[in-house]
Amino acid sequence: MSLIAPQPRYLQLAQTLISEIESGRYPVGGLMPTEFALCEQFGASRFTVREAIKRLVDLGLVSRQAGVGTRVLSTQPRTAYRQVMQGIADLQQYTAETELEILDVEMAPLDPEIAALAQAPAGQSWLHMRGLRHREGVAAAPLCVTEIYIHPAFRSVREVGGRSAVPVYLRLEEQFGESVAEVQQQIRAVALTPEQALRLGAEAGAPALWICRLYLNRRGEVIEVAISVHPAERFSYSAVFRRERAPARGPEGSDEA
Amino acid sequence: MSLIAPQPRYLQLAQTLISEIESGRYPVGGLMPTEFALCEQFGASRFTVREAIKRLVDLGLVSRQAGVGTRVLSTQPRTAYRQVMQGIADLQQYTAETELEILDVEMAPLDPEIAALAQAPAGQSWLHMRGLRHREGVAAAPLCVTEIYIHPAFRSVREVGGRSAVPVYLRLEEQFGESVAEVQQQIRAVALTPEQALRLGAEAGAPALWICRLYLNRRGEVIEVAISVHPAERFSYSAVFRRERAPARGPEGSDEA
DNA sequence: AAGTGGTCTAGACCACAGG
DNA sequence: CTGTGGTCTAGACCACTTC
Repeated sequence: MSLIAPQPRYLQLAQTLISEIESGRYPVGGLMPTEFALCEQFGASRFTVREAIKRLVDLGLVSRQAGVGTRVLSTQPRTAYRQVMQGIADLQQYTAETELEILDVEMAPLDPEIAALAQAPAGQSWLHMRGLRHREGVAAAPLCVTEIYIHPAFRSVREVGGRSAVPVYLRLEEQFGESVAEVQQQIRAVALTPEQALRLGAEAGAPALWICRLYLNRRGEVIEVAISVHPAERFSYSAVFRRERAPARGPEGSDEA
Repeated sequence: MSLIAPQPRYLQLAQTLISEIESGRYPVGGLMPTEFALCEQFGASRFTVREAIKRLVDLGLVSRQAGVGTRVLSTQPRTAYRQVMQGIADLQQYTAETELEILDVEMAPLDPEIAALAQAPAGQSWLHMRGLRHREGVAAAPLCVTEIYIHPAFRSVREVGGRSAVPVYLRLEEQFGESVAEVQQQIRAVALTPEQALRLGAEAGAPALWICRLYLNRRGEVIEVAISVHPAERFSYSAVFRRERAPARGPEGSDEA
């Protein structure tokens, strides 16, 4: 038919449906035509129609339910920007090249402030660890001070003394089979307390990044709280977000080079 | 067959293949059996086999290429955590409830520091805007000071004076059709300069969050640089990351409530 | 009972990569 | 040229929702 764009029919069909949704032809909250109806309208097989609708689902334009139909969720494809990230490790941004030196470990009642963060009853005893993070073996000034609180259910976690490059949440996954389903991260600016300044070899009152991560299990319970305080000049937090398109199926972008 | 888990065959098949990849039966970098071979092995149709392999692709375990085959990429499914985010707006985390008050706009040569950030020649003239961000109409102390630099190609951008709740990058998309393909964000801790402290009604030297966002177009060129400085107690940056599983097809999590 | 989407079969033709 | 994965058809049965 055309020399320029011999796109698969299901993509053409998807584009048509997207346009019609944007134009308001199918009101938000209402039902799209059934698969059978679309097969007739477009003279295509059910397979082709379903492949097309799959694209609409990926774009967040519609939702489907057996026995009901295809419901329009939005008139605009959600512009999904996606953080470029391989895993939790990218949150730390340096796990591989740094080590956590644990200074002390003890069971201790939670401060009210930490209890609030952990959504736990104040005064409940959690495993509390204090440490310093260093660049791989280097004896220079540490990158940050770290406080880690671990839910009492996992207080028997092993191998947490000394220096290690393995993050604590991974230990929990290994030893208890408790997998992390969600991480909540908060970043603030704070001034270094005299105690922190002493440990870091920095100046009290100097600006620092305060990073708190809550690790939640599948049931939404906090199993670990980790708080790091980085002097301003020793760390900055970076993230990259890319626009997410419908996953390129055809031979397009090569992910090789 | 079984009362407990009548999973679709393509899911069972996918699970089998995942196990075999993890066990090392198909070495990383090598080719999986062809679709036809799998159809014979499992006594399933090509459709079922392809649905199963689709899951492997989603998990990042294999890549496929017509004319070549299905290549094993990794022995472990990449644990993808995904930031919960609707769009760029979530980066600002408050666009809807706040307004940017522009104090002045001028063309000016870039500082060397900004030029480095923008990956632009030092001294090149960009459109430079200074402003304060307020809570919706409230006259209280501003949330932050903001400096925005816009690539000279878009210096004719309109309606940037006064107060507005519309982010500048959206103006660029509307007026020039230049869509933002990537956002790079960096967060640091800084001490407020006397000038910033004056504008913010805060104390000089107090800790603050320094947030810099680079907006890039499709070609990877920086089209806007936005730097915000938030006094510590007026803002914190939050993000949530969820473990990404193979997209639930069946009637599982309801996204309604 | 009727209709929906979810799963599955058994074919087919194509563009592309490789020998 | 053969074989790969990508696309597509015309059927089918099922679980589920709705009436």
